[in-house]
Amino acid sequence: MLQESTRRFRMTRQRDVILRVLRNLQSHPTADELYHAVRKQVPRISLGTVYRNLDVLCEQGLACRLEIGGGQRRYDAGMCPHLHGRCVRCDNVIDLPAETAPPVEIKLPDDLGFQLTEYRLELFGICRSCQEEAAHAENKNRRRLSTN
Amino acid sequence: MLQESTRRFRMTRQRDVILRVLRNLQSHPTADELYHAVRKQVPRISLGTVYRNLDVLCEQGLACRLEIGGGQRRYDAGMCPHLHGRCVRCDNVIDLPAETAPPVEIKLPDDLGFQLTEYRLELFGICRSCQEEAAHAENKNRRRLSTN
DNA sequence: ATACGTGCAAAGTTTTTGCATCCTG
DNA sequence: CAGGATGCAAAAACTTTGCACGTAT
Repeated sequence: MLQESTRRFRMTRQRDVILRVLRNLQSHPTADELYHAVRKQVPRISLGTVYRNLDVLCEQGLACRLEIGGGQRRYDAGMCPHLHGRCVRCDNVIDLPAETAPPVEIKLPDDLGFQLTEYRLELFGICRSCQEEAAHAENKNRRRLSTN
Repeated sequence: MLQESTRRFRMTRQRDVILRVLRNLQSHPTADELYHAVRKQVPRISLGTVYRNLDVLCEQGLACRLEIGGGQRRYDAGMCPHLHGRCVRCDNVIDLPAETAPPVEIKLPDDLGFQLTEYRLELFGICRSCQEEAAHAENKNRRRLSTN
């Protein structure tokens, strides 16, 4: 691999499909989920290739890692929705409408020496289905207690 | 291990030291960094114990995982500074003064069904030392070009 | 005493890499 | 045809877990 500045990326079937799938996918897939989805179109692709391509796509700005943490990394295709919600129960990432993003004004003290390039707002909460599940559990619990 | 609700945590030397070190540490250590730091006081502690204790401490609210993503998880001792900056070059987490945190007003549409419990603002940028390094590299590059 | 915690080692997950070969520009 | 990219498999990196023994409450 050459020095970053002189490297020329190429388009391959694998890279194309990965990007296409990533764009069409509703969710924010992990590398492994993407791998399985892409395999439907490129059966012999390897997981390593998926990882390598995701790196390249991120480097090109065509995709980005959701630095939302947890065990596995998740990706999405650029267009940068900088707002994500994660359910703290089921761990799924929920898509939030862009209008939801509140304006944030960030002023860092100069002497900090930190050159801000981007910010990201992460929301944590409980998704609808987990709320419903919790409600059921509570009902069951209440019934159990009232019969004791 | 009992059901969550009836579980009673105990205080052990290991847990105590882990929490103490986590509190005194400036940085936001990974489990492994913490492990090495703690080993100075409890030489025979195992990495597994560190992981298990971090889980417990997080569960108790005495510490929290920084869901800031990337390869390794990072932790810090409660007191929840919900504002972190990460250098996109060297990958280090920079401490940002709490006053820096701008007020954020979040309104989610009701029909989304997402019950918001917490939000976190992540900043990305370039730290001072990486900026300096970049400046050096550019100078070198300029010199090289001008002699061609 | 009870049941939570520990060290150790093995296993599980997720991501990265070496290498021979194939392919794009 | 040169520099990238791929598939495969092995390795690395990170986290979790089973087990027998130790210990706080």
